[in-house]
Amino acid sequence: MANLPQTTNFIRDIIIEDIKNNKYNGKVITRFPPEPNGYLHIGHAKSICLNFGLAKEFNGKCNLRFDDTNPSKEEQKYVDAIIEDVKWLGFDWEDRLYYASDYFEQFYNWAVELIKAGKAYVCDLSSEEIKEYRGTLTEPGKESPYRNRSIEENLDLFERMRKGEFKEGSRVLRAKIDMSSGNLNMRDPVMYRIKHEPHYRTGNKWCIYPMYDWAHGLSDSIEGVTHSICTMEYEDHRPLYDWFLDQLNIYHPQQIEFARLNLSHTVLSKRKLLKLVNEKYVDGWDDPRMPTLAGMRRRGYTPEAIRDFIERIGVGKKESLVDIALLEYCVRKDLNEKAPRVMAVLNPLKVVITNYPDDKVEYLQAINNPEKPEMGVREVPFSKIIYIERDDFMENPPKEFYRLTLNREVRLRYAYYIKCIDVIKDGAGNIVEIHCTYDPETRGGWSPDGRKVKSTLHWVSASHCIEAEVRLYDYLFTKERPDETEEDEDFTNYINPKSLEILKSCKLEPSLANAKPGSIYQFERLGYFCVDTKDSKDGSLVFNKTVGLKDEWSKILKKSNFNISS
RNA sequence: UGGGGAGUCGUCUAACGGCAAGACGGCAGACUCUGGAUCUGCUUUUAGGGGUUCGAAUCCUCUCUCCCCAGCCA
Repeated sequence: MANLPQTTNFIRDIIIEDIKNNKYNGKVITRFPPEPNGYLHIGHAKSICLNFGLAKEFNGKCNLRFDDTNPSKEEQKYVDAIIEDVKWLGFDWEDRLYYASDYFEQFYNWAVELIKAGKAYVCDLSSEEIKEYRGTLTEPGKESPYRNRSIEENLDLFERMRKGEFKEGSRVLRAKIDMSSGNLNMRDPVMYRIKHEPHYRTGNKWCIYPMYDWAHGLSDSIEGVTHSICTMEYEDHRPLYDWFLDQLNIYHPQQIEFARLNLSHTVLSKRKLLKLVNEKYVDGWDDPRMPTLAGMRRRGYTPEAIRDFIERIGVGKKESLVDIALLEYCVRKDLNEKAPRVMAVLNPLKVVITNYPDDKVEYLQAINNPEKPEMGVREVPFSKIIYIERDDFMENPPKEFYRLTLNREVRLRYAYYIKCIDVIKDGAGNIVEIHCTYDPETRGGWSPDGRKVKSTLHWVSASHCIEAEVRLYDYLFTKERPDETEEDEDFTNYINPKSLEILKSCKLEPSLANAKPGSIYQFERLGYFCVDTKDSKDGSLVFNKTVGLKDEWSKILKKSNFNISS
């Protein structure tokens, strides 16, 4: 895959140093800890590749752990989707599938321990009051009036919280740390809240649920994680992560933070992605325009391409915006090697080859993948009436256009040289078909007299081709940074109205009749397209455009501001 | 204005006191039965000031800019 000299990163350097110093007995154990409250996206892929990749590299293990401490947001369907996506990306946690919810009893016992040590207390302040008492960024907080309850009372109250004697929101368990800390996370953070709500795994067994800060480090500790890798926004939480582990005096992993991925022209926050789904800006989490792994998979992106991309963007602590062009480069690079080539005409223009015999059909040999001769050849039918791409003919072309125009000769790929002799229009002046002659001497696309043509067009035989729907995708957002919104503006303002274009009756070469859902092809001269796994059926195929080929001509068009409408 | 973090080509990442490098993008060109692929070349960088040093992106210092934190979310 990536033939680059592998470039290191600061986390790898830390691990190498730790192994050298025999910290953790030279072991490396990491974990990928998603909350099952949504679908995984390309940003998660960075974390997955990092955690699983580092573990593999250093002969360690990486666990998959669901951080399921909040029953109001979590669902089994997300667990299932996440499992599928991590597998698809190519990683294996073997038998180490864990759930924070499996540790609830242990967390509870540790909380009791902290209460007994006078390090935690039950607080009766309302959430609004807790907020008030917390102080501000610049002013210290005030201590809760319940802060100095006796250990006995705390123990009793906490037990009764668990038993369900109290209303939701009436009490919480808090760590007794420092209400004047400059770090807000240390101002007596909440460890447990009451939620009379069933949990998708523990059902009604619990009505108190641990907060992230309390649960996360403990889970890491239980699992023997050595390097707990998370994103930068948790940097402020590290002192608390350390504090809990230190108070309990249990095995203490180290938390390391890296910068999360930002991608141009896309949003990568669960909240925003959820909004796109809920408000129907897209057609579900697996809409091919979504940056979710499910969406990208449906779009035709390969795990190899995504992993290569993640490898190339590197890992650091500075916030950055990666150009989506790099992702597209990785996809093209991978698909160029893998995808069989076929001919498909998306916007058909009828061509009559006037000097070709009416009923003749020839089968011409076409190469499946010039990058990989071992992928063999196939035969493509040719006849008197064919379709070419409308864009491949221009009546009054600019000089840079070297496709078909009146009186010019071009090559039909793998077939013949043809020359345009007539343009047929309807009453409104629209071109309805063109007439060409072919040179029988050029069969296969070679001219015996060695004359050259400037271009080669793809085509399909009208009487043999099959029809299909093709969906073209563009960036979901027109703005490079849709997250960067002006005041009273929403990121949805930047949604690209042309992010989806549906072409209903595209003409495909007949070899595609049996194309399997999920299979990916290169439509020659156009791009990579995959058979949609959801809407495609036998006999009515639907293709998704994965990514276009590099397109010099469109650049020329853009530069010169030509009107594309011939 | 409290606490935490970050500043290297347009973008991403490397260089760990010793020639600022690679990739993507962009621009040119070569080649080509995909205006694809491939190949070649060019493009352009240490936020700023001061200091230490034979030598600083790297160490010290001051300044500037950007990001994160006031959920009983993770």
